[in-house]
Amino acid sequence: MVSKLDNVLVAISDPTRRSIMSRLARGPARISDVAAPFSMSLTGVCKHVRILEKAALVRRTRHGRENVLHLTPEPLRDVARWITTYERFWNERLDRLEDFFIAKKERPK
Amino acid sequence: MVSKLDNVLVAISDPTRRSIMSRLARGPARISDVAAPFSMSLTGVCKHVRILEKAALVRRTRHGRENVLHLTPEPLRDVARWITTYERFWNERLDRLEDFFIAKKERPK
DNA sequence: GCGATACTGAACCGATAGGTTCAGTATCGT
DNA sequence: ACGATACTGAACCTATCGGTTCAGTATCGC
Repeated sequence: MVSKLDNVLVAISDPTRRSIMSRLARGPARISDVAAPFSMSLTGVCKHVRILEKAALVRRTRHGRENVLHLTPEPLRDVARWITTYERFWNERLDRLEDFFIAKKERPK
Repeated sequence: MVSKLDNVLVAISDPTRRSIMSRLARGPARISDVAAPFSMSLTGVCKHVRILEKAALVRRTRHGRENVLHLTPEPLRDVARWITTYERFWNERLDRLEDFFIAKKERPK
């Protein structure tokens, strides 16, 4: 089973796809518009878009022959939530470090 | 140039590696210990560990023949920070949605 | 209707990712 | 000193990824 989180993490692990996302953050755009700044074939960009769609990070609405893409970044929240499970852990690490310094301060060499 | 963020995102995009991370969140462990639950060769796990090290998500300390791994999840903060640049965006989306419903309510069909 | 535009699908390609096995090195326990 | 343990490196294999080209379909503007 390939989870939802997996699709999202795979999607954002590629720099070209992150670049597409940042373009779409400035507003909806057609595939051709998105592709323009890249020195890459339209077909190549199309494939990346498909992967972003699979991760639900991008939605497409057809208007005639045009495919307008817009960013739907909500799935990133799943990633953020996954990360917070480690936040607790690194806070504990900081706490231990703090304890260490307090102990050191109270009982100096 | 391959950024730091890229290493981290690539590292966490694999389920096996996330699984290793969650194991190490329960405490430091040797590579063999980490490998034990997996139906995978030790060599395979070693490779994954290397990728996690490259992303600075795991640190290794040798004690004789043993390699003790412990989690250093701080680089995940870079990912969290990257995500927050889209948080603003999805809040605006929610605002627009809210505006839409308010407008709808005030001027019904 | 016709040519330009906006994609899409299929076939292909090289590189890399994820895995294996096997042979080697270093260290530990006895 | 010797066998078991804990890895590591190299070679290899397969599938997938990121990219291409080319040919096709649908739609638009005129």
